[in-house]
Amino acid sequence: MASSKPSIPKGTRDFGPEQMVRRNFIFDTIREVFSRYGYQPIETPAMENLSTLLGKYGEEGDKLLFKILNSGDFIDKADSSVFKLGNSNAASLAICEKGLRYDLTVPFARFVVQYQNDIQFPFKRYQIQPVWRADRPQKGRYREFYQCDVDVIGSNSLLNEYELVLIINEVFERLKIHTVLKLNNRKILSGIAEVIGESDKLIDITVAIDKIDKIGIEAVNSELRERGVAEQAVQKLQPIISMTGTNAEKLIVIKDVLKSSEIGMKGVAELEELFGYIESVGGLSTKVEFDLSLARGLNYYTGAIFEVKAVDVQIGSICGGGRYDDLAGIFGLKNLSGVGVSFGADRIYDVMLQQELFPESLAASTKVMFVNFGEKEAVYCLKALNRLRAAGMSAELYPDSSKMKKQLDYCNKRNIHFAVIAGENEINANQLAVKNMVTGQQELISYDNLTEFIQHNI
RNA sequence: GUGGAUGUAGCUCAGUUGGUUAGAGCACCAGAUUGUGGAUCUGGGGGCCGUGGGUUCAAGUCCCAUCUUCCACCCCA
Repeated sequence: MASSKPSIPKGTRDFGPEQMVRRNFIFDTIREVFSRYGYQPIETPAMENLSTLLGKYGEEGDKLLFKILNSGDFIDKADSSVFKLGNSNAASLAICEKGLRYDLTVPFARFVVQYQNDIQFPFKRYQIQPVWRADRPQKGRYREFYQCDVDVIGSNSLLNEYELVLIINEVFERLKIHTVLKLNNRKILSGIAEVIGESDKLIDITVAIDKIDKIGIEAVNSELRERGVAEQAVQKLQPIISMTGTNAEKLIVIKDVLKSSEIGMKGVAELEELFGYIESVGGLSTKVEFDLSLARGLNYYTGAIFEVKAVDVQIGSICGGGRYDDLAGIFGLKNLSGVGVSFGADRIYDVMLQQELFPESLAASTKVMFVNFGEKEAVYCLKALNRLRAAGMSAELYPDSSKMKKQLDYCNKRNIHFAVIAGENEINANQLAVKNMVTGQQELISYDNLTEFIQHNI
């Protein structure tokens, strides 16, 4: 044994057959809903040029990017002076020009700019692919995980936001996950910062009040002070962040607070319009909540902000997104507004596993297995086997003529419903013995009746 | 990136104040049963005790480092 124990990198996972069936159930469900609303699939490479990725996720985000070492004699080609500065970040840029994608939104923006002349706007696309973050792993936090993004770019209409609400509702309804959809608007947050006289502290304010559920109002206040927000402004913020009531009641309060802020009032109007669609059409099973403390960290959101939490499971958000007015602007295409959300498939999986929400029927794939007695007997089974497959039933023949005990055991382990047994007696009578592995009952039927028999007894 | 816990068979875990050859259950393989599975019984294979160093006559056990996983921050799906 020369080699050490095999392992995979920190924060990554292998997926066995049972897990894959369940993961595919999630992906298929999400894909089907996306497609139903008219979104089209795209894919982009796992790696992007670092210039595409850097600076899009803030300083923290840049640190979490996986960088890919250049090929060849990259040391010779690099400017060696950067290595002596002791700045690993600068050094890494001298020897890396590619990185693994951090999310699907930025590559999408790049895609849109690059193919702008071939794309029909408004462009509705979905994308289901893994992303990588050099984060420290925790429960529900992986270094490689799948995002399922839906975005529409090239339309300012709030009908798009409403459509995303419908999609979120339908996905979680189908997956039977009990969720709350939290809504906010970046313009309202800007308005608040403006009204309390701390416009330049917008990010600090939002980051702090985002934690209110977790650490409480007092801790939020002290964090605000630490971040340099004036005491007077902190006091002004109190009635806003501690407000309660229905969505409509909260909107009335916030409208009054923000009446002197143009941008704030714009945000209120947007949110009112969105809630207007939601309430007048109705029919949602997901609870929708106006939550002022919802302030996603991403720098590029400019309008609506979405976040979905599972009600019964303590895990981070399982879906999130928002509107970004100028994302493509970074890549040189101006005046293109987009809005989208991203479903976190891995966390959805964790929630469904914990709540036992996966359908039983996902377990088995093969329905019928033919026991192998030997070459002659196996050949006798082949035609019946093909007939089953042609009729759309997954069936297989055990490849080796092992002991029947072993073969039937294999059926059990794989949850195969029927075992077909054909030895000398059956061959002579042109029959097949079909054993139901659940009930244990066994029946002799004529060779040509197998497909029909299975169809009727499954 | 900061702080804390963790690691013994494929899995879940025992393992005394440091003291012979490190155990159990489950799983796996074989047999009881040459054409009938799940149950039972019998037997069997499996371990660099995460890795590297140190203390000691003696280390799974104590010390240091490192990695993994988990937890809390930061941030996020």
